[in-house]
Order: sequence, then structure tokens, then C-alpha cells
Amino acid sequence: MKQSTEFSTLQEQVTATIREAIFKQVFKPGERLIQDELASKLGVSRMPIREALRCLEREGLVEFLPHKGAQVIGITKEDIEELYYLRSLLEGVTVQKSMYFLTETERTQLEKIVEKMDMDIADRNVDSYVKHNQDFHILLQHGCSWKKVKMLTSQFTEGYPVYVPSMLPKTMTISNMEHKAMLKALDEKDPIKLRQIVEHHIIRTGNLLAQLFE
Amino acid sequence: MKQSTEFSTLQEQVTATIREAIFKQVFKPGERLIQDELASKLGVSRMPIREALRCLEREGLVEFLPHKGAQVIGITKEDIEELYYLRSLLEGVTVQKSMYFLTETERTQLEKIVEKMDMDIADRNVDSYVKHNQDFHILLQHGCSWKKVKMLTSQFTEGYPVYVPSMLPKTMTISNMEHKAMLKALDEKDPIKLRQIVEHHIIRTGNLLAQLFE
DNA sequence: AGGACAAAAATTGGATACAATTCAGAAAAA
DNA sequence: TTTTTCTGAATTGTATCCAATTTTTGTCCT
Repeated sequence: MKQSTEFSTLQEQVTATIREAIFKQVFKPGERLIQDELASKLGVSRMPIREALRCLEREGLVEFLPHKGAQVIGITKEDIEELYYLRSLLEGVTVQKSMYFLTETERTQLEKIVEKMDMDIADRNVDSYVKHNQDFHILLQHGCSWKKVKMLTSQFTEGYPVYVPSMLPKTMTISNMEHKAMLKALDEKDPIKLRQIVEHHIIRTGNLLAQLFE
Repeated sequence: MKQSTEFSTLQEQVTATIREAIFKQVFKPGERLIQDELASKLGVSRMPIREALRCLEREGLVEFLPHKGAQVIGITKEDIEELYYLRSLLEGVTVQKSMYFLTETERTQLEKIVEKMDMDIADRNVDSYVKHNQDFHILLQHGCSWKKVKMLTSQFTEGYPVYVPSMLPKTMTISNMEHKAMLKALDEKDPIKLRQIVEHHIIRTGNLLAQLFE
């Protein structure tokens, strides 16, 4: 496996590689991941493979069975519903706690991102929109000092294919309207309202994804 | 390291051992966990140690820094507050989803556990109470088909010292009264009410623990 | 045929030894 | 005193081996 400057340890590269393979259905749900196979296929030894599988287990992408090794988890419609419901709960409380500690700089930056997303919609640039959308959500949570909940949220967003081909132009418009509603709640210094909008925003996205899932 | 029938792999034993050592402050917050040291101390090789540390990382007890290894995470008062708030959210939604799928057998079993806890209170048997309390909470969640949220909840309860010397007799009495209120909500088939009671129950416990924490 | 059961192969869990890499601090040079 | 270099400790990764367990295969019996 070639060295890259992006990851500081081989294990991280291996993790990223296997994760992508799972997303791209190279490894199908239920399939067993044989350590020796992966090791020789990626040209590394079994040690980084095993650590990588442990990391993927934490992300919920694989499952370890004692003496049987790692298996790819299948994602069902119910999993999507659960995932987005949990994300709405977690991200909701995060932004509520974050609000009061957001600086004025961050406020104006959030507005800029929303404007950029409006441009992305006009340009039909889905990739750029998704990227800006992530930036927006992360920045909105920046004021929250709780670490565990932020870690969980980021795991949920990283650990699953956010970039499914679902972000249609119409969806993006509604989505960005909700982003603007969040900024309004921020102006009004109403953390409960902010939380509710965020919760609804995420659940709505989840339902959309779940619908698409069959 | 002696073999035990409780764990099917050595890695699980090692995980449990290190976890307990962290709880008992044998390894203090911020302390680096040197793999070779642990390996020779426990009489095992590095491989199960590293996997164990990955598991503990997932539980939030240690932190990995690239090329620096694992460090014990320090637990602050704010961490306790966060932990129990999140647990209340997660366990709340779990029991709400669980309720309708609980069998009559499980209902009566829950009642029995509550009775046992009443006896534990009378006997001043804290250890037995804590055990029964865990059983109660797990059983109450049994009907929920969502897996991830249950995994998270169990991680939160396992990953932190539930058995701190805080379960005083008076606390236990209040706690078990709330358990009875949960059964009542179950009788009334009111999932929202059940959820609220559970949420309040956990947050109250968390506040108690947080108070004790300095 | 078709199922139960035992042998064989594959795979994981784990041990050991060794090489490579990184990081931090001490020592040496400017 | 400041900068550079060296060095040692620790992590990270490789290669190889072994035991225990699971899965597969193949055979035997009804």
C-alpha cells in the first residue's frame, strides 16, 4: 500500500480503504471479511487490518463475532430511520448547547455558507452543496463543549453514505430554507426553537432517504 | 492471565481488566498506557492489548494519539452531566419504542425485579440492588428493535462507573418508586409518559453523581 | 437418494521476534 | 544562548508460527 501524506498511520489508510469498499458495495452486506485476504490484497500484514476492522466496528459498518471474525453489516430501511432519528436527537441537543457560545465571526460565517449553498443550488452543483452543508452543520455545533455527543454525531455522518444520489434540487431548496430558519432562531437567541428546527431538518432528510431505500 | 469461562476471547478479558483498572484509578487520567508494559504485566502479547485499547477507545475511556499511543481520558463533572443527559435521551427513546412489543411474561418479570429491589433496599444490599437495577433497565428496553441505540446505551452504562459508592438507601427508595411509576405507565399503555419518567429518572441519577463529583 | 457424523481445510485468536518510524529530550556545536 | 544533531524510548508495522475453533468436505449408514 502506497504511503500518502493524508494519513499518519497505515491503519488509518486501511480503514479508509475498507470503508470506501463497503460503501461502494465491493464488500456486500453479510459478507465475511477474511483478514488474510484483505492483508494480501492491500499488501499489508494482518495487524493493521485487525485494528482497522475494530475501528469500522465502532463506526457500525462491521460486526465482530467471536472466533468468526468480521462481517459487513447490512443497512436496512429501519437502520436509516434509526440513524437519522438518533442524529436528530444528538445534533439537536448539541446546537442547543452550542448557541450561546457561538462568536459573531462564526455567525457571519454561517450566513456566508448559506449564501454559498444558494449559489450551489443555482449552479445545480450537488457535490459542492453537500460539502457546504456539512461545513454548516459542523460550524453550528462548534460552540458546544460536550465532546462525546459531537464524536457520536460525526461518527454517524461519516459512518454512513451521506452522499447517496438523493440531494435533488428541490430538496436542496427546502433544506436551505431550513438553514435560514436556523439563523433566524439564532438571531432571536431561542435555543429551544433552534433545536426543534434542527431536529425536524434531520428527520425530514432521514425520511426522504428511507423512502428512497428499496 | 487466567482463563475464565465468562469471556470467549482473551481480548475481552484484557478489555475488562484494563477497564476496571481505569475505574479503580490504578491508571490515572492522562496517564499513557504503554503497550509493552501492559502486555508483560498481564502476561499476554501486544495483539490482544491493542485490540482491547481500541475497544476502550470506543467506550470513551482512552484516547489514541498517532505515534503516541493510548492515554487514559480524564472524567470531569461536565462529562458526567453529558453522559447522563445523553443516556436519558437514548434510553428514553428506546423504552418508548420498546413498550408495545413487551410480552406479558416480560411485564410480570419486570414486576418481580422491582419487588426484589424492594427487598434489596430492606436488606441494605447495594450490590444486589445495582445488579437488579441493571436487569430492569435492560429488560425494559428489550422490545425495541433498534440496535444501534441499544448498543450505545449499553456502552454508556458499561463504559462508566455505575457502581460508584453513591447508591445510598434513600436514593434507592426514590429510584424504585420511579421504577414503579414506569410499570404504571406501562399499564396505561402510555409510551410518551414512560419515556418522560425514564428520562427524568436517569437525569436525576446523573445530577446526584455529578454533585458527588469533586 | 438423503441425512448424520467424522476427518480435513480454512480462519481466527494469539505469541514471538524483529525492522521501521516518530517523537522528545539531551548533548553538542555555532 | 540558540540551533542542530543525536539518541533512546515508544509506537507502528512485518513476518512467521501455533493452537483453537469454525466451516467444509467426504464418507458411511439407513
